[in-house]
Amino acid sequence: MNLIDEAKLQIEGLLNRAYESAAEKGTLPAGCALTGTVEIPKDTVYGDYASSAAMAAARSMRMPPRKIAEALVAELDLAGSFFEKVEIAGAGFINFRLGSRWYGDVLRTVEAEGKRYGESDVGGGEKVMVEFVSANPTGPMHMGNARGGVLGDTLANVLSLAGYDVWKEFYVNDAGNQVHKFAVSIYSRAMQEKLGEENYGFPEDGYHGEDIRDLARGFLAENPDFPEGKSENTWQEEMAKYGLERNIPKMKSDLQKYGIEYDQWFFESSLHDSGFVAETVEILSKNGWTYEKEGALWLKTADLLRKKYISEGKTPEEAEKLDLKDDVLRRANGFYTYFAADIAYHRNKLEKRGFSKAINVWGADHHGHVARLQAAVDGLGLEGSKRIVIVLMQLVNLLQDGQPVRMSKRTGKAIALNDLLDEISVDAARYYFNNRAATSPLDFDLDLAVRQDSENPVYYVQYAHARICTLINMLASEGHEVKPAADIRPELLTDETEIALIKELSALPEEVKLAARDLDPSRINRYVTELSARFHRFYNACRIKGAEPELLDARLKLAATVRSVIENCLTLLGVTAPEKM
RNA sequence: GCGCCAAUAGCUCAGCAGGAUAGAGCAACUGCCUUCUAAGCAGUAGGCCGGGGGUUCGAGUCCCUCUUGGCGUGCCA
Repeated sequence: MNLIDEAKLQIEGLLNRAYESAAEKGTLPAGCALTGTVEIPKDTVYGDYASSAAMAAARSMRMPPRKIAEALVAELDLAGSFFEKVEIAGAGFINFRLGSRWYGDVLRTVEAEGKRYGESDVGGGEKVMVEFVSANPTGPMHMGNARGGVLGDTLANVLSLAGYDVWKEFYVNDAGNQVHKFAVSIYSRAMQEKLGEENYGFPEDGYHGEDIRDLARGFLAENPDFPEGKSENTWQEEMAKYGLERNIPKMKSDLQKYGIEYDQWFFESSLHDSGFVAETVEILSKNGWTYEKEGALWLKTADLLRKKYISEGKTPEEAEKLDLKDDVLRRANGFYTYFAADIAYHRNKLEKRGFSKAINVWGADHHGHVARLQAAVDGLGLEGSKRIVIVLMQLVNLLQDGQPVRMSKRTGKAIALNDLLDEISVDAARYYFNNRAATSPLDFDLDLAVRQDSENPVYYVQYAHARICTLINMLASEGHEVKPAADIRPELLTDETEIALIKELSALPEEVKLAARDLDPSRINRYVTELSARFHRFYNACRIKGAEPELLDARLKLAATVRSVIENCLTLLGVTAPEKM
């Protein structure tokens, strides 16, 4: 249990005991339960922790909140707790103030847990998969993929620290219609190379990017006989294979540059080859959720969605009013749709591989797919609505000269991921892309990104870390080593900047827990920025070198503790913690 | 039309299952380096939290409604 939870729990216990004795003495009516929350007030003049129990009880006790608070406080016994002082304020808040014992506990806890500090067991070892990026291998990755990569990877780190058993996966869409389009695109470019651009058409819905021409030229260099000797289909199949064999390793290495490594690259084609897609569709049919129309096999998505919405609280009338459509699973030409494969893939995750949850990071433009996938997996009897959790990430608006640049593989204007790294560091990119909650659209201004040197907030945090490292080294050379927490006197840390800093240190486990609960790793950016701010304030307000020996030891220990916590946060974020800047 | 997401300082965004006087960064202005890193700190200025109803002791936060913006609504993925 972390120190914040422990403090809150203590307050609840103290208040409950106080209520019992007040009820016994008759100063408060018996038979009521104390509710209300324990919070950390924004302004420390209201204490370190505050309870709203008196206000919440006003109705059931039929007494003014302040009277209830007074009766409770009269019975409070703080002995043995973290707290040394209680006061009543405002409408009936009961405010608690921490004693010095608690501050020492924070330093001791960070020291004892080291690199593990921040961890918790809220995940309870639950086996979850985080699937992210899963970009189409038919072209280079773009800014949106970069954001998704950073988000997914950081989220996985957060979930691990919060006690989940996390598996990271990239779903490779190496089958289906778009691979066919990919093949036709390369083929057309190859024909243009042979015959001249004006003598061979290029399909309107093909991939227009320059990378396709490069692949075509590369293929021609290795196959001088083209287009002789083989059928158009055979050539196209070979071209698709050739293209994928180059694009997929490229995606891997691009992501690696961002520090993103997967546990597995899962190929869509493997689901088709093994018959798992066909088998999954058969189960849906057996369960009565399909029908045939115009030669195609359809999923009763509308019925499944209505069922889902009703179980989630909508009335049948409301559900009836929704404009819902069914989906094709198997086309008239016999091929399965992407949707069918995706249902099979999620059956594979939840049933075959036994993940309790499938967490997917998707671009917000796929949101229309969320409910239907969940409903379809419900139709397999696998509780898709509960076990498939989608993090919808708003898209990245790429700006150049203040003007939006449209990103699309079809128009070939995609800005490649590794081009970005020529401009800004991995640290800056990882921090930047995680700096906003997934639900917020992110503007990425190329001109601004280039200028992001000292302006970037990542340097603010790294600077704090480097400052502390220098400080520790400098003092060590003068004979002042960082002492164990047990050997320093935390009660000497009385400056408001010192108090505020220690409180912030205590908050990391809670932050990690909340970030895991909300699937929002950007909380860690905000936390570590705030921690750094509090350190910089402390550093400016309190001299360490030259202080009285015991005070110097306490402050040096505090600084070293901050360094350790910043390092833990930066590790979570995949950002380096430099010792010098 | 229907659906999903958003709307908070000049700009970009926080605001943690409702709490006390709404915060930060950037931009603007004023100060702080002969002593530990000025990539830092202190301070000033800047807000009908999109509009209107409702629930509550209490609403930026929850509910309803309207307005505006992004996205979706393929035998594409």
